[in-house]
Amino acid sequence: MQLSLLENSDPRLDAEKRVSELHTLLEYHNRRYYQLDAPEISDAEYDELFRELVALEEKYPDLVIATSPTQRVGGAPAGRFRTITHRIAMLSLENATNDEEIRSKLDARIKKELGLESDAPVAYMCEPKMDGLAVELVYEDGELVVASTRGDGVTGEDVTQNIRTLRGLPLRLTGAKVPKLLEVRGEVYLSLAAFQKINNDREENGEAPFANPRNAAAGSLRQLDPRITAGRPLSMYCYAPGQVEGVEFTSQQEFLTTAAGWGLPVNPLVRRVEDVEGAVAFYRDMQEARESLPYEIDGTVVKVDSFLLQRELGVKSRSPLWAIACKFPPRQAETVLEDILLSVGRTGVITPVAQLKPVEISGVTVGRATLHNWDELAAKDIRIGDTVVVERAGDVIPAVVRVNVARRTGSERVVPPPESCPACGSTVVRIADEVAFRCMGISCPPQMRESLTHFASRGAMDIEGLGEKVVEQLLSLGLVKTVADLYRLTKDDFMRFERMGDKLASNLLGALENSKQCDLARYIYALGIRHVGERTAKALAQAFGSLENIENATVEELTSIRDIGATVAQSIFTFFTNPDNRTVIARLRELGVTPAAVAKTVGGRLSGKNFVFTGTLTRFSRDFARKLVEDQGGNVVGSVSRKTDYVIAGEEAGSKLAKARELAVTVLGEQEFLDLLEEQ
DNA sequence: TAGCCTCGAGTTCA
DNA sequence: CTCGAGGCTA
Repeated sequence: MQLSLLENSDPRLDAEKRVSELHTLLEYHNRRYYQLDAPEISDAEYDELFRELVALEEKYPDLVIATSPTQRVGGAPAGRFRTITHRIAMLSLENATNDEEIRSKLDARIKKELGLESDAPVAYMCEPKMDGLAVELVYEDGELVVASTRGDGVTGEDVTQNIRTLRGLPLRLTGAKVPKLLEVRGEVYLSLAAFQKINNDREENGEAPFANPRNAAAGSLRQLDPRITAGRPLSMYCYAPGQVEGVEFTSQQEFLTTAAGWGLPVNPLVRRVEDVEGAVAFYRDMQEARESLPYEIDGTVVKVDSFLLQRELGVKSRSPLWAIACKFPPRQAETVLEDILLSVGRTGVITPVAQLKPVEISGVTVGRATLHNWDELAAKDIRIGDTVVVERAGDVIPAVVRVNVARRTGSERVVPPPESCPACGSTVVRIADEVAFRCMGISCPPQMRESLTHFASRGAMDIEGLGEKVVEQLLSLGLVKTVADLYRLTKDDFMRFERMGDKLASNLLGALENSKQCDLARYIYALGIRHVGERTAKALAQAFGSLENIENATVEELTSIRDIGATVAQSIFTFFTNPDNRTVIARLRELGVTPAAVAKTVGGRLSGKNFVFTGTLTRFSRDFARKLVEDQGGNVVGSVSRKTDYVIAGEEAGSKLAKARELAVTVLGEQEFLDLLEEQ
C-alpha cells in the first residue's frame, strides 16, 4: 500500500485528508499484523504513522472519530483503557523502615494476634521489592485472557494487549495440572539496561528522557498502542495469587514454586526463613546487593509463609496483617533552603513551604517541599539559609528531613508563625490544642480562590473548565464573590478573559448548567464545611435525604449518625446557622442549583444496624456479605459489643458467638441472614 | 483513657 | 504521601 502525495495548500483540508488516509493505512497494517501475522512494515514505521495520526488529532480534535485507530486500542483518551474490577482487591502493604520495625510491626503483632509466645518462630517468605508497577494477570484454562493494572486496588485498567508483549511471560501456562482459573499478581519492571536503552533512544529523538525506570515502565505500559510497548523490553516477576480455582496452595513458597513450574517468572532471589531474624538478615543482604542488581528494588517484602496462618490473620481495610514492605532508606540530597513561603489553604490554615535551591533526587528536580506546620519547623529547627537534607517520601512528595547543622554560618533566619495573614492581613489565630495557625479573614483572597476551585473540583460539583486560572480571573475582575455568583455569569463575562474563546465559554456555561442537578452528597461536599469531606458528605446525604433536612438538623440528630461526633456535628450545625452561609445556599437554590434529593430509605433498611461475622462462612465470602449489608445501609464491625444488632455465625464460630450470647445479641445463621436481607 | 483506624486537608512534579 | 484530629472500641 502506497501513500498518496498531498497537493492541497489548505492545511485544515490537508489534515483532514491525511487523517482519513492514516486511518486506512493503520487499519490495513493492523490486519496484516494481528490477524494475518504477516506485517509489511516494521514496528518503528508503524509507530511513526501512529504518532503522526495522534499529532494531527491533537491539533484538530474535531477530526477524532470513534473508529480512528487511536481510539481502537482501548477507547477515548479520558479513560483510554477499559476498567477492570479485581475479583479480590489488590491491597497495599504497611511499611517498615528499619530492622526494629520488621520485628515490632510484623512479627510481634502477628504473635499477639495469634496468641503465640513471643519467642515462637513464624516462618516467612522474603522477596525483593521490585520498583515497578503492580499488575494482575488472569489465566483461564491456562490461557492469558486479561491483564490489568492495580489502579486504586479495586479497579484497574485493562492492559492486556500491552502485557502480551512481555517476552518473558507465557501466553499459555505449561506443565501438568494447569488450573481452571489462575489470577496471579506481580510487578512489571524495566531492567536498568532496558531503561538506559529507552532513554538513549528518546534523547536521540529529541524526547525528554524518563526520570527513572519505574516511570518508564509505567509510561510504557500505558501506551495507546501495544506496538510501542513491544519496543520497550518490560519484564515481570510474579509474587502472589489472586482468585484461584482448580488448585490449592498451602504456602507462599509452594505457590511460587508451582507458578515457576507453569512457566511464570519468579524472582530467583526469594528466600524462605524460619523466623523474623531471617527476614531481618534478608533485608540487610538485599540492601547490600541493591547496587549490583540489574534492576531497581526499593526494599524487601516479608510475608507469613503459611496460607493457613495468612487467612487466620486476615486483612485490615487497606493492608493485610500478614505481610510488610521493608523499605530501604529513600535517596536523599542536600540543598540550600532559600526561603520559607507562607501558603494559605481553603480553610485558612497557613502552611510554611520551603523554597529550595533546585536539586535532583532520583531523577526528579525538586524545588519546593512542605514544612507542614510550625511545630515541625521548631522541632527540626529549620531556618532560612540552612543547608538541609531532602528526600522524596514514598519517592513522591518531597520532604525536608533535617538540617545539616555543621554548615550553619550564623546568618540563618528563624521564621516565626505569622501574626497576621500574609495574604489579606487579617488576624491569625491558633486554636487551643491545634497545631495549625488560621487566618480568620472572611474575604481572604487565597481562601476564596481555594473554596471556589474546591466547589468546582471533580469530587464536588465537577464543573469542567473552572480551574484555578479561570477562578483567579473571576475574582480579580470582581465578577464572583460567593459560589452562588458562578451561576449568574453570562457568556459575555467569560469572553472578557484572557485566552477564552467562544467555544470555551460555552463549554463552561454548559458545565455550570449541568452541575445544577448533582448528587446531594457532592453538593454538601462542595460547600466546604469544616470536617466534612467526601465520606462524611455521603453519610449526611444518606441519613437526611435532602439539604433542607440537614440545614435544620439539631446537633443531637447529627451526632446520632455513625462517625459523626460532637466536633463534626457542631461544625455542621454552625455552618448552617451562619446567616451568610444561609444566604448563599438560598441564592444557589433560586438560581436552580437543586441537588437531587436522595430517598433516605433506599438501601437504608438496615441503616444504623451493626453486623458482626464470625466463624467460617460457607455460602458466601465475608467481603460479599459486607457488601450486601452495606448496600442496605448497615455497618459491619469486627467485634461484638452492646451496640451490635446481629451476629452472623458460620461454622465453628468461637468467642464472638459466646460474647453475643452473653450480651443477648441476635444470632443468625447464614440462611437466616440471607432471609433478613430479602425481607422487604 | 489509650490505642487503634479512618477521614480530612494540604502538597509536589511531570 | 503524610500529618493531625475525630470517633469508636476495648
